Amino acid sequence: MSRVISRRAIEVLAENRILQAVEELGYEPNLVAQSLRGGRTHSIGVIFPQITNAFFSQCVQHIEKEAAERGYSVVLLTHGEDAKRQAQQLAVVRRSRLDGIILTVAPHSDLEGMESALSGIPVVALDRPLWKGVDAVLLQHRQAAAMATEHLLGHGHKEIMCITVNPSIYSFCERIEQFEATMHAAGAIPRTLSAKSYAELPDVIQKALERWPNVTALLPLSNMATFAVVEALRATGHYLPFIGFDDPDFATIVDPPITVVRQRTDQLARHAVRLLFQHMGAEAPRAAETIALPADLIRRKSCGCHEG
Amino acid sequence: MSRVISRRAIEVLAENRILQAVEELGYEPNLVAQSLRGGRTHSIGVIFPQITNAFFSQCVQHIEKEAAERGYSVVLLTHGEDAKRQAQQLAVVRRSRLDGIILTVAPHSDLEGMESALSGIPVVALDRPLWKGVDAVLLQHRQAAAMATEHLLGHGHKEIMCITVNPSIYSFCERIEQFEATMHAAGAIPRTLSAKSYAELPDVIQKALERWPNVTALLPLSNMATFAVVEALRATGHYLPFIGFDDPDFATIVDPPITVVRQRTDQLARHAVRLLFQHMGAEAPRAAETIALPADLIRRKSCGCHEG
DNA sequence: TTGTAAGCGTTATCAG
DNA sequence: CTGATAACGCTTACAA
Repeated sequence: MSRVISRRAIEVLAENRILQAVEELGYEPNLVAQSLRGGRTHSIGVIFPQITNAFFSQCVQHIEKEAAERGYSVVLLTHGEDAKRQAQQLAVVRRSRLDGIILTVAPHSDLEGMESALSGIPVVALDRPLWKGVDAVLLQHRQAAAMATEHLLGHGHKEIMCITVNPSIYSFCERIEQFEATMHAAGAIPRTLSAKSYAELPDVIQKALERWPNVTALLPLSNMATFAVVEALRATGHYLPFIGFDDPDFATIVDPPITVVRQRTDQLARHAVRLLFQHMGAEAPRAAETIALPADLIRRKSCGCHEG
Repeated sequence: MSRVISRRAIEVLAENRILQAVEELGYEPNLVAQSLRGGRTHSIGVIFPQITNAFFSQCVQHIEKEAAERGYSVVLLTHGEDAKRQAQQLAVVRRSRLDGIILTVAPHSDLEGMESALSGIPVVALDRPLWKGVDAVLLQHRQAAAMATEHLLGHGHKEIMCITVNPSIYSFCERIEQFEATMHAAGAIPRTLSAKSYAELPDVIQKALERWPNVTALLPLSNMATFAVVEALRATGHYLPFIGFDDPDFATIVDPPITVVRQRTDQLARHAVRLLFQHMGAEAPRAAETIALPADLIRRKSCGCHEG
């Protein structure tokens, strides 16, 4: 009878009878049994730091949509930037026999351990690369940081402070390094500020501004750091030009509206899903691919531009 | 050998040998086989309108955490407020034999069809109730709306406009009705505005303000409506007092900071998970429970208060 | 064309 | 206490 349900080309006489019975009895094929038998669960795992963070929630949204169109479900797992919890989530992936995963890796991960733990499971890294041999979909972090830095330099700033949390996270690290490189190349003074958590970032920013009074512009390196900058500037009442990151929703409703470096989360997600299914569908292991998407600058007013 | 892995009380001589082999061979129990055999998948489904929407992404975050602590995975499904897509997602739940679901139902759902389709599957409704016999965790929508309306009335407003999208969504409907009831009871004039989508809401708000020039305060009924109000007020340059909904992150960084009616998403999620596991663990079907959490008013300045 | 049986990886049961 | 066996629901391969 599985014959009848699956095969559509040939129309047997019995087909109608069975299909009718299926309808009447409310029969639902047991995907668990299909998975055990067929070796594919038709589920993918999405392992992200957290989904409260508009960047990741947007990615998840797009991934879920793309996966659903292909008949796949999404198992959502978060690690909170904690390598230990990430290891647990990877164990869940293995035990659940998920067909593949999209992973934003936690800092301080045991990459060697992961490589052996994940051997045989198709993986696509998102936002942060893993190791040679794993597909990755990333922002061009350095291009993004350079573009923002140069734009601020173009406004005449000589001492700029970039702001982030947890510089051990790859994407932030890249952005910081490029910021500093671009500043040095221009003969300007880079200041780099990082806090342990976003909660304490506004305070840390205020203290840093007192310590480096010659700083004339700010460059937060994530959407949440951008939020903290706005908070801190509000608290001090002392305004400084800045460029935000990730085009968060609040960018257009604060005063002045925030010039931002935007990542296209829809494209990130689309490419990640595409690569993952390509990988899962492949017989022979194919060469790993890395896709680095360019960021674009959305000019508003917070950088000093007069709206364009 | 499953004996050895599960049983811990008795220590057999062989145990060590097998446990060692487990370690060496990197054996991972096959959850798919366990599920087929045991009849429990140790996965729950979360069916939400969308996770780009801070309210839902926060709920998902908390649910995932609570579920993980109980050894359960979360399958994330979204319907985009579309009953048809919701029906497809429910089919996924049934086929995947998920142990239970937390559901924010789409408007215009075929409740009778759902009731039969979901018979036997533990369900907890979140934010919007389903039908008699299904657990629900809700905000006290009417209390929330009354509180906000009364606060604005207390500031002396006589004509207030509430703003939302899609009034066929239960939670919005409740809030609208209570808003109008509270206004009428106070002898004030309620204006109710709703747009088809959030995208067109700012425009619709501007036109409504021209049409009803005597409106002196606004009451958006969701976090996204609150966002639209801020956008619209920015665009017109004409400021009106208002109270926001859901305490979105931007509430504190816009000028003036927004007085809001807050829902505790962590509590909503915690209760939903608790009820769901209670339901899944129960032998005999127990009576359905509805938990209605109170909202609280966070006084900032957008309502006309001088910060407290 | 249709029926039957094996096997996916577990666990529970029943003999030994 | 241990070892073999059936069953969970499905698909596929093979036999009738």
